[in-house]
Amino acid sequence: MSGFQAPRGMRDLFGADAAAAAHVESAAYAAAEAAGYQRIVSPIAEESALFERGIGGSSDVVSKELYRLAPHSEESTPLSLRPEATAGILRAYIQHGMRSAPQPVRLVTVAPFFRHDRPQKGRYRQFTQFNVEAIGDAGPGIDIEVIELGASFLVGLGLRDVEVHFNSVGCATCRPAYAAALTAHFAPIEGELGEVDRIRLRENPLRLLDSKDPAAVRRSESAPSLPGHLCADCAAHAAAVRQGLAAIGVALVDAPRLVRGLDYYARSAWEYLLPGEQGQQGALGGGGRYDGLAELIGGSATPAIGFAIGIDRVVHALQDRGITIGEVASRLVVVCGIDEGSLAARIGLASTLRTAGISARADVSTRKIGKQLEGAARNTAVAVIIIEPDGRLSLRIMADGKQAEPADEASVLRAVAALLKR
RNA sequence: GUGGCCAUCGUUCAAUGGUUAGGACCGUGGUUUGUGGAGCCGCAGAUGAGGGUUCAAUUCCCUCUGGCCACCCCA
Repeated sequence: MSGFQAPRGMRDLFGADAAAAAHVESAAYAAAEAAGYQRIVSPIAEESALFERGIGGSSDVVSKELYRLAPHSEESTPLSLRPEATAGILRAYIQHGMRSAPQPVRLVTVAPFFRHDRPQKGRYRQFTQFNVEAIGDAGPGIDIEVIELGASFLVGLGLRDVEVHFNSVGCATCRPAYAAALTAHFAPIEGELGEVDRIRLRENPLRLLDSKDPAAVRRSESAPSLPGHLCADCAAHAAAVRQGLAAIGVALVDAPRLVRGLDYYARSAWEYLLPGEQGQQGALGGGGRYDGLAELIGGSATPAIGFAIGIDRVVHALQDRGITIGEVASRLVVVCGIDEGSLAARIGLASTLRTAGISARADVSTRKIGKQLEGAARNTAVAVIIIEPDGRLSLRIMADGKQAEPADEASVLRAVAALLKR
């Protein structure tokens, strides 16, 4: 016994879990590609500085949770495992001059990300995200498209009660005034706040709105409202997004305290939530408009919007609700044989079947035919082909146990094809 | 990162400060040598790791590792 186990917060997926994850991932790609989004596969690691500038060096994600790779030499540029997708994708957009492509550039990726966080169900150190980014359009039409895309993906999987919580966080024009008003509102009770909230008061007052500290919660109730402080442009944008989504049947839940911590976010911010779940379990994903990010990482000003949905959480939600996914009726044919001497022939015939588009595997054991049939049955095979000692083939249909008289390969192949067509 | 609960074959449950830690499922072999998921009979398989207390530790204590929950953060 080696005693090795998977690293903390990182999982082996196999059997039904792997099938479910694969199914959700395919559904994600299918949904986005059907909407004209192109796949992007970007590196699993980027320069650490990209995340430090793009996400914010003081954020938890960067300051505490980043997997920093040990440099190979002193001259090496420090790299980190990506904790999220947006910075890398936007870096690719800038690096490859995608601004000369038709705008917006619509991109999708389903890929693993890494954060050194304390694991919990639905929160892993290696997790898989469905990311959609639309870069180069200031909306509001693209906002409507992206928000709807994520919602209909979740509904399409069977999560019909998913809620879209929506807010506008303003822009560089109107948010500073609101932040100042918030600071003024909370300042009188600074002494009652916890340490975390006091730091927020100074550095990021918007975050006070979703604090769970009782003192902050109480004070939030009388706080000036974010929607009331939007500038005319932001208010018009938010109204257009709301109206557009309403027009196509996507219900929004107004979430005036839904905020984003970082300055480059602007206007639309939303989350996909499952009601009735505690804590982060119900938070399937979130999105936002990050108009200020491209400039931060060295590009020209570029409006952009996107969302991230946690594949792991979607799978958990589906499993918790008993929604079966990724289960496909078996189409497998197993090739067995009476003699040991037929081993190579079994494998060859299985290959021939696969070439003909039929899922097939050989029984490569030297077990007796009874055991081979048992194995095929437990594998939920639809049919078994038995290689007789004389080289002829018997086709046995597992559902009813009917077995045809031995015949030659060509006619058995026809029979199998006909069987599977039904 | 903080706090709490937890850790026995692959899985799910037992038991115990002292001989071989038990069952079920799964796996595997047989069932007198060619027909399937059953039955019967076998076989294999565990006290997460490292320390400590003790004559003796799987059991008590500590640390580590891992899981779950809350906080935090977020997907």
